[in-house]
Amino acid sequence: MDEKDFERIDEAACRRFQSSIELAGRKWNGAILLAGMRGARRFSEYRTLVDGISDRLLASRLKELEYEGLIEREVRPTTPVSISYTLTPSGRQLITLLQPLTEWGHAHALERAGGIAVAS
Amino acid sequence: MDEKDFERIDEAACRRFQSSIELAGRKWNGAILLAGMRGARRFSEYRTLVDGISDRLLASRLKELEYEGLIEREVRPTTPVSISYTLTPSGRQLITLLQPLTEWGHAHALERAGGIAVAS
DNA sequence: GTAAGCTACTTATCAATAGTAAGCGACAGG
DNA sequence: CCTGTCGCTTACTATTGATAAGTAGCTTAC
Repeated sequence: MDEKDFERIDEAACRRFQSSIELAGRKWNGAILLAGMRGARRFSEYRTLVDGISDRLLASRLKELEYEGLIEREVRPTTPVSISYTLTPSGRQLITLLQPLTEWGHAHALERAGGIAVAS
Repeated sequence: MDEKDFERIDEAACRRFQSSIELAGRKWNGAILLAGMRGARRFSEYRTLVDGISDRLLASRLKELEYEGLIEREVRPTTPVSISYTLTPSGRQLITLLQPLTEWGHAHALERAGGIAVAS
C-alpha cells in the first residue's frame, strides 16, 4: 500500500483500471454479478435477488454483461423455453477480486458513523 | 473462490457490497482516487491526470468523495489561496483493494481479443 | 373455457445524471 | 492592458436511469 507503487503506473494500466472499475461499478452490475455468484440463473431469480431493479434495466444490464463476456446466456428449448444466465470464469474472477469491498464497506461505514480512525 | 462462500451472504453484506462498488465505480471516481494515489494534490493536477474529465464533473466528484470521507479538502491561506485534495486512509485502503483490477482488466482484454480460456 | 398469472422481454415517458462550453473573480507575468 | 492560471459556477444539450405499462406464449385454478 505504498504510494510509491502507484507513482509509476503507466497510462495503459490507468485506462484499464478505470474501464474495469466503471464496468463493475456501473449501477446494478455489481449486484447482478453477485446474484449470479449466489446461484441465480433465471431472469426472475436475478430480479428477486437484485433488490429494486426493474425488468427493463435488468434486461439491458444482462445484455451488456453478456457482450462484455462476464455472463453467458443460454437458451434451453424446453416448453416453454427457459433462459439461463451464468457467470463466465472471467465474471467469477472479477467478483472474487471485488469481495474484499464488503469488508471495506463495513469498516468505512463504522468509521463514518463513529469517527474511529483507521490505520493508513 | 468457491461459489458456496457466496451463497450465504446476508442482505446487509449485499447492500454494502453494492453501494461500495457503485461509489468506487461511478464514472470518474476510480480515476480520481487513482490520481490522488499517484501524487495529485491540486485541482489542476487531478484535471491533468484524469484524462477527459471536465472541470464541472471534477469539482462535483471531489465534493462527493469528500462527503464520503475518501478525500480531504484543505484550504491553505497563501496568496492566492491554494487548495489541496488528499486521500484519507479510507480512500487509500479502497484503491489498494481495487488495484488487482488492473491485472484482471489486462487478462480479460486478452481473453476477449484472443479467445484464450481462463482457469475458473 | 376463461380468467388470471408467470416469463422474458419491449415500448413509452419522464427525471436525473453526464458532457460541452463558457464565464468569473482574484491574482500573476509580460 | 492583455493574456493566462486557479478553482470553481452557470447554462444548455445529450445520455442514462426510473416508472409504468404492454406483449406473446404458455400454465394453472376455478
